[in-house]
Amino acid sequence: MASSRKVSQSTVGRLSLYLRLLSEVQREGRLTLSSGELARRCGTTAAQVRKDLSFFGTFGKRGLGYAVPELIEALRSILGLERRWKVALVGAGKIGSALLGYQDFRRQGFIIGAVFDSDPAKVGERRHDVVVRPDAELERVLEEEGIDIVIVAVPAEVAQVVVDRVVSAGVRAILNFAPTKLDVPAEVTLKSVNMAVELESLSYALASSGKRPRRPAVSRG
Amino acid sequence: MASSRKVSQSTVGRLSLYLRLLSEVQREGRLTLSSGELARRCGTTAAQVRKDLSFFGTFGKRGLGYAVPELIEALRSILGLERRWKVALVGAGKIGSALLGYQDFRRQGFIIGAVFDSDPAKVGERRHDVVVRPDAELERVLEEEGIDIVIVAVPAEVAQVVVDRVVSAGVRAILNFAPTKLDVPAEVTLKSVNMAVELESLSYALASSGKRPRRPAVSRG
DNA sequence: ATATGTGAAAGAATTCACAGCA
DNA sequence: TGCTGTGAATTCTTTCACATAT
Repeated sequence: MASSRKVSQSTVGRLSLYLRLLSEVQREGRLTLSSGELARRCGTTAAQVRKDLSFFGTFGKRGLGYAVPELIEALRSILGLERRWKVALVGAGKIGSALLGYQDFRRQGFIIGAVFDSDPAKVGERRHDVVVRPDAELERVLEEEGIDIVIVAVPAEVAQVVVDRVVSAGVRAILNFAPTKLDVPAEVTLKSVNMAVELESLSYALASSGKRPRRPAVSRG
Repeated sequence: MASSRKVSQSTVGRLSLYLRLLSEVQREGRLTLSSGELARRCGTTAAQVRKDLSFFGTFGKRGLGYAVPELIEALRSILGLERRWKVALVGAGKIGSALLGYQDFRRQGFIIGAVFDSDPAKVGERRHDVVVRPDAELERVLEEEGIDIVIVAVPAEVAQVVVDRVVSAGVRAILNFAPTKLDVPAEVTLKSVNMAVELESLSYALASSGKRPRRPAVSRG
């Protein structure tokens, strides 16, 4: 049993999905759930669910399935969601600001501790109850506020500079929305969301399948 | 040589990265590039670059590397970026609207053809030169405008209904930002961006590594 | 000399299949 | 019986290493 390290990103990502689904199931009042049904409702397989969980311990009851509240508690603990994380946003443009409004954000214990922008016109404005601070205060405020996670939503050209400064301030987790490759030291975890890559995958799928870009509309007659 | 199908999502995603990087290199005036340097600048390996490209043909010159403009052309063709794709947005909330402002969007040939929202207050407003239309017109307009790709940015609770309607209108590529699992028929390609999953991966990384959430600030003395 | 293209090898991730427990 | 937990088998992805071309 239990975790001897080396858990893949895919596994961790799926744990998030399981947690979200279990929360729904709990709201529906269900008390137990089998790996099979959890899998079906997450778009994976029963074996995958059991294997993912097995990296962290043994949570189910043979013949019965998983106790929903217990498994939720276990997943929250594994994912580090029992404590609160302080998050800062760098880049208070449209995308950055919209991200802060994202619903599940606070719900899971991510607290917005600071927002930064290099545009003097934005400094002093509010974003979700937090005053936008100038760029120059970045390192100092990250340290003073004890920020754990930084969301980078600045233009690609300046993203590496921002990341270097964030890392130098001791932050060890970064979520990047700038469409560019970034270097961080090994002890820092970087996740990137690249919308252009996603769109281009769709373009590839359309272009390489069919040849006909759209399914023709059903004729009404 | 050449593509006998079964190219992984990872490979396709990396082709996008290669293309972006090659465009930069081209702006710098370079005419050739080796797999090694392309790899270094994309955070992968030379063998990976060559293997990825080998699924689609043979583009390099032995002893020399790749001709930058030719490889750009080849990648644009593979990814289906030589034609324009008509994109619609469903859900003109903050995130949806912010996404439309995304820079690289138009640049690579994705044209916003329609925007929909279920809120009557938003209907008639403009989003990036396109008038927001009511929900009820969804299927009709998707077909009339010949929309190829739909971006779904609605609350999780209604995402499946929206997707079903979009699919019934003949759309075969969907980019989903709602944090929920969606079912689509096999001939439809669905990509999901789930910010909660990304954040929770970071939470996991912080919680499972160190134990100390932050690297302590360097003392100044 | 240099760097590609590609089979073969190694390494990961997923699925199978079944023993074991409620 | 029903469903978990897990080694073994399979499949998928990445890396190696080298013959081949410029």
